[in-house]
Amino acid sequence: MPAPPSIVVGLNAAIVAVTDDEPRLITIEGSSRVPATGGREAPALPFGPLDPAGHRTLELGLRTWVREQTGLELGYVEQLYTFADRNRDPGERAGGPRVVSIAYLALVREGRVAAGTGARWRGFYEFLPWEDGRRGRPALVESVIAPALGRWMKAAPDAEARRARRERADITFGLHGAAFDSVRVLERYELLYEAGLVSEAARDAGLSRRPAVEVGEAMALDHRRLMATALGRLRGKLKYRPVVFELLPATFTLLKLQRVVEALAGAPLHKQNFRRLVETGRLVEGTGVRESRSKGRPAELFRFRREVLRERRAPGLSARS
Amino acid sequence: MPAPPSIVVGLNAAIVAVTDDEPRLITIEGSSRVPATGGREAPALPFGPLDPAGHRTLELGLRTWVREQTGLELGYVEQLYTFADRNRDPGERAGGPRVVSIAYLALVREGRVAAGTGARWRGFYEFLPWEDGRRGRPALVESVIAPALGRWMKAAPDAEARRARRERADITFGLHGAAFDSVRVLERYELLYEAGLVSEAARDAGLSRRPAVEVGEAMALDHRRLMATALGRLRGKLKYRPVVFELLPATFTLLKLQRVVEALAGAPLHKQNFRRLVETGRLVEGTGVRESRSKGRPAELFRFRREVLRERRAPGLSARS
DNA sequence: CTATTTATACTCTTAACGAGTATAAGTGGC
DNA sequence: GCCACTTATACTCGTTAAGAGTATAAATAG
Repeated sequence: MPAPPSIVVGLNAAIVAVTDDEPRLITIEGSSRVPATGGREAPALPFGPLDPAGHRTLELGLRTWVREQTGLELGYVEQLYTFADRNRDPGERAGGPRVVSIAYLALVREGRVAAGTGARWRGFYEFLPWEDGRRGRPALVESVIAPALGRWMKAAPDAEARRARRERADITFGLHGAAFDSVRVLERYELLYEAGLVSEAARDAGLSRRPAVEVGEAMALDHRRLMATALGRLRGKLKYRPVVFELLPATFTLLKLQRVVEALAGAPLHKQNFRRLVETGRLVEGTGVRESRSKGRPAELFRFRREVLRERRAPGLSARS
Repeated sequence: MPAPPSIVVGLNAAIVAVTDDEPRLITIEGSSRVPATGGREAPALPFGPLDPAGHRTLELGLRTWVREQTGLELGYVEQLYTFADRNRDPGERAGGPRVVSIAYLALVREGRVAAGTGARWRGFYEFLPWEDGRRGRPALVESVIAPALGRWMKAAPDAEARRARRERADITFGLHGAAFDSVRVLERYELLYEAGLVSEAARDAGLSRRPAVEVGEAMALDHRRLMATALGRLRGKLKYRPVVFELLPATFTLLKLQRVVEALAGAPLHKQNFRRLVETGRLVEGTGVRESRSKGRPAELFRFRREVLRERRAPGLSARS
């Protein structure tokens, strides 16, 4: 019998699509490989270990695992982050090998997921509801998060720590007049974690009771944290790289394009300015064809101008309102 | 005797400082752990394996290794990328374990390096001479790179491939009227690698002869590639995060700040506009003290305003000329 | 005292951005 | 066929940021 490996490299994928103007990602549920959070199994991201003998590169290993677990063939893939905090994985505490996790972001046009695998598409904002500001600041922030953060601030040991907590809360959530920065998704999740507002915090601390106040649905391991990393990176990238088109069909109307950007950015955009941005950036070209089955005036169908990838310095969609 | 591990995780550090207006990084030379490129040992970045039992996190492992190899205590550290291409490490080909490499960028104020370790400070542009455009486009580009890329273009199999190569060369190096994008450091290195203009290309292909035309000094393994990644990331980050201050002493003149930014950006900046940018961004505050030993009119010493980290959305120094 | 060097204050022009108004071209209800 | 409604598209306006240049102030070296 060979000795157990001392290190395992895990490949994790946040696979993102936008359907019906909602950002979604693939989760694996009901798999028994992940311990339950509270009663039932928490959703996890697709993942699998690097096979040192079989996988030639990390990305190829990831693609293989995703194909196996979801039946999907990935297109755009980008590495997010690698972490290996000790005891992050419960199996490690039980004497298992050290786990090094490498997280990836993948963008796909939503398709059917192979049946019977436990894989399903879930909405991003079911897990991170405070990130959807398309119809103004979510009510959840006013009604639940802000008051709870207020209690967290008051629980600080001294006046200086209290001031620091208040400032941090204001900046990350754009409270009390501070600007809300849509890219700071990870910072917001981590603040909620520290303040005990997500149930992963209690779970990781070894508590059996879930917190009295919690926001969003929990995920296995630190997969919700990883998801926050993915959304933040995606929002940032949107501004200077034409990545949205990975999520759209070959032709689309400008409104559709706008809706997809809004879905990811979690913020409404000014229609006319968005148009101007897209056109002056020469990101798309008209096809001459008009969309038929629409309510109002029919819109022209556009396609992505792949050439911009080689033309401009930083083509993206950075509009903010 | 325990079984040899099947996976080893390597931690690599690009440790950057700016001294005398030159960007530098630490290399390890004369160590026998790395096979020679051609005759003598090629410089390598400091690195060491993750100890699954001893290192609690990746970053702590990295800090430990750097302390041991260079005597330096790192401050600012940022993860760059993880890769694990098979046979990237020569030891792997000889039947050794699979190597997963994690690269980090660290910023320090240059200090003395512990003696006897083989560690020394080297200039970035000794390895990437085409990246220093502070005194206009480097002569090397006109005299060596452009002609060699011309030959590489002509060697393409067909007209379409030739067009693609020309376009790629023009974009990455800003030739024939294309804009030069200082951030695309990695793309430029990779193009030179493909075109056979860096000696690592011949080495990795198993050739014993070095190429007829080569630019910059070679490094061990893919450490020059990693260095290019570090410089590109740093140049990008400079624009939207106040990272320069990690490289400067507590107080400095505005000209000194500008020189450091220019050294990293590899481009000259417009003095008055740079000043305006720094001041309207409220990145620094005057100390009231004036520098003494200078040639012309004495300049005021400034210090970094740490508060901006919590105030502005994206404080950086994005000026371009 | 003068040439030289560096610091600092303004001005000017253009482009980009956020916001709004106006108008065109369809659908569905009656 | 007209009206209410929805969506598309064109154009204007004011503000801010960015690139570039001119002018002046304050020191040192000879």
